[in-house]
Parts: sequence; structure tokens; C-alpha cells
Amino acid sequence: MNIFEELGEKNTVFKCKKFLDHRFLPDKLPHREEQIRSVAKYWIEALNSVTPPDITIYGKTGTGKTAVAKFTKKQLLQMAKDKNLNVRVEYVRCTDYTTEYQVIAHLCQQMGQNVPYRGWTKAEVIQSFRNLFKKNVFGKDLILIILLDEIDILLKNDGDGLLYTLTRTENVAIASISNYVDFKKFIKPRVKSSLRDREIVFPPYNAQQLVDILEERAALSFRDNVLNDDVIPLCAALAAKEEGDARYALDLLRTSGELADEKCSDIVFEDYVREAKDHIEHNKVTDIIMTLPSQQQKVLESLLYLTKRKEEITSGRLYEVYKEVSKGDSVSYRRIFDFINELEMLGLISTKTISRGRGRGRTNIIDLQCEISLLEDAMWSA
DNA sequence: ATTCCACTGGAATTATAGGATG
DNA sequence: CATCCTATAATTCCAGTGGAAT
Repeated sequence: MNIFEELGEKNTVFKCKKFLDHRFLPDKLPHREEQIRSVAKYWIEALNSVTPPDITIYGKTGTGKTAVAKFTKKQLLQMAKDKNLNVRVEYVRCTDYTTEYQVIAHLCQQMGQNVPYRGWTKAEVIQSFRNLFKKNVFGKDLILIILLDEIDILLKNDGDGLLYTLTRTENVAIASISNYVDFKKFIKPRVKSSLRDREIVFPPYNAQQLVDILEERAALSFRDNVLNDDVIPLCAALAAKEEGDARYALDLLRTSGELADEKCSDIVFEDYVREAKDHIEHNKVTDIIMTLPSQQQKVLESLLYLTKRKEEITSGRLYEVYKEVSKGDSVSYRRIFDFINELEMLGLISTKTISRGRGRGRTNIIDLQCEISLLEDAMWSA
């Protein structure tokens, strides 16, 4: 018997898992009707052959920013097609394309222009991009809406050069999506003035709203009557605590179901949800550590050593230990501060700066923010 | 108010990869 | 092919800052 056939016949609580993936775009987005309308109100200009205004979408992770943008994109393109208009909406995730060059090169490629990843100067690529608007193949003016997801990442790495060029290109509307409200501090005044920005804020989902979302998805993805009554409310409640993160709620629900399969249970019990929570957390930490550059892993190793000896960890002491750990192949004192900040961003540690007065300067007190055993496990497998 | 030191922002340097050019 | 360029990421170097003890 074929192994896949055998596995395929195993009992499962799922009908189809794909609806529990946060990337799946459902036919309707509960509790986001208002936000969809707001975006559409600006983008409708494109249907009148006018370039829409630039917009900004704010909200914490899992509040439906990307989903709303993609949903509205789909609807807009439908209308544009009916009206036979040359409207395009291109989605760019700034964690995949992290510099001005890469974003514009990617856009050119999406529009059927062959551009190399490297080698050309920035100016050549920009020229190539702007040419797209001159020779309009369809005889109609092209209107391009660019969805810049997680734009804060790009601004931090590469500055505001991308926004500068895009705002200076006709027929281009920018829709930036950001996790942080203060991402505009990276934008210089010269660009800010031309970014006549409309802002749309996404509030976190509350527990009840998360229940609605989960119920809709659960109906599609689970078999009938496999979920115990309290499973969905529990997932929703846990996710509501995590700042209303719908992605997390979906993850919990899916993992709970997988646990039920693993245990050959026909029913998903509430306990599985709690187990799923630990499971997800464990995976998150392991995943972060495994993908950490080796130098940062050495910093973590030193941190672990100091924590186990219950020493108070200052950045100076940390550097001493770090130099021990990475014999010969160490990096400068300055660089360690960046690492410390990055680790703090990832939520693995917490820091507070204190000043010890004349002659002693200031220092950082560092605390590990996760279970020692969890960290050791992850380090070992890394 | 001064002072001293560890922290911090940013410019400069180094290393690497890949295209253009002759 | 060798040579010259550009983009980009990682790191170092250096000139400030901040703030409690003096």
C-alpha cells in the first residue's frame, strides 16, 4: 500500500485546513466593513481615471490590514475590468524586498519588464519603471496603486528614498501598511509634504469579534460537531489578550485540531487549546533562535551563562563573557548594543538603562524574558 | 553646575555578489 | 576573459548625549 494513501485514510477532524491559514482571503471580512469602505472611498478615484490619494493603514499584527487591502484590491480590479480600465494594484511585502532598488526592480518585473537584481544603477531601474507609464500598451493611461506592506521595515533599513521616487512618479498611488503609528519619524520633510496622506486605523479585535471570525472559518475547515463548545471562545479569549491578534487565534484553532488528530481523538477538547498555546510559543522561540546569525547566538549563549550564575547582567559584563565565548572571532563593543536591541525587539530579553553617576556612567541591565529550559532546547538544536 | 563614563547615532569602511564593458 | 561599477549588508570608528554622584 502506498504510504500517502495510508496516511490519507487516517481519521481527521479537518475538512480542509487551508481556510485556517491567515493568508487565505475569505469572501467577507467580519467586523472590517468600515475599514474596507474607507479604503474603497479613496481608491474609487481610479475608476474615474484619476490617481487616488496616498493612504496609510495602521494597526497591530493580526488586525486584518493586509486582508482588507487585498480584499479591496480584488473588488477594485473587478470593477476596473468591467469598465475596461487599465488599473493595477501591486502588492509588495517590504520584508521580502528591503531596499528602494529591490522594490522598484520587483515592480518592473511584475509589470513584465526584465530587470536584473543587481548590476544596474538605481537611476537606470527608476528610469525603466517610469517608462512603464509612457508606452501604455493598451492605449489607456495606466493607474498603479502600490501596496507597501510592513513599510516600517524598509524605512528603517533604507530610508525614505523609495517614497521620494514614488511620490514623484505620476499615476502612482501609495498605500502603506504599518504596524507602528510612529513610522513617519523616518520620513524626511521633503517627502512628507508630498505624501498627502489619508490615515486609516485598524483597532484590535475584541474577543466576541474573534469568535465571529473563527466560527466562520471553522465551519469551512472542520467536520461537523468535532469542536467542543468552548474551544472557539477559548481561542478567541487567548488571542484577545494578545492584542486582538486574529492570526494567532487562527493558529491556535488549527494547532488544536492538529493535536486532536495526533491523539486520534474525534473531538477537539478545550485542553488541546491550552496545549496548542504552549506548542506555538515553543515553536516561536525555537524558530527565532535558529534563524539568528551566529554572532547573536553567541550573545544569547553568554546571556544564558550569566543568567544561570544569577549575576546581574550589564552590557559591559556581557561583552566580557561574549569575548570568551567567541574566542578570536568577536565583534566590536558597539555592535553588541545593536544585538541587544534586536534581541529586545524579538522579545527574548528586556533592558533598562540606569545611570550610576559620576565616574560610573550609564549601563544597561538585561533580563532574559523566556524560560531558560526553552532557550537551552532551542540553542541545542540550532 | 560639573564630570565622567557607558550608551548612541551616523558616517566611513570592508566584504561580497553580480552586471556592464571592452 | 579581465576590469570596472553598483548595490547591499555587516561592522568599525568616532563624535556626541544623558544623568546621577560629586
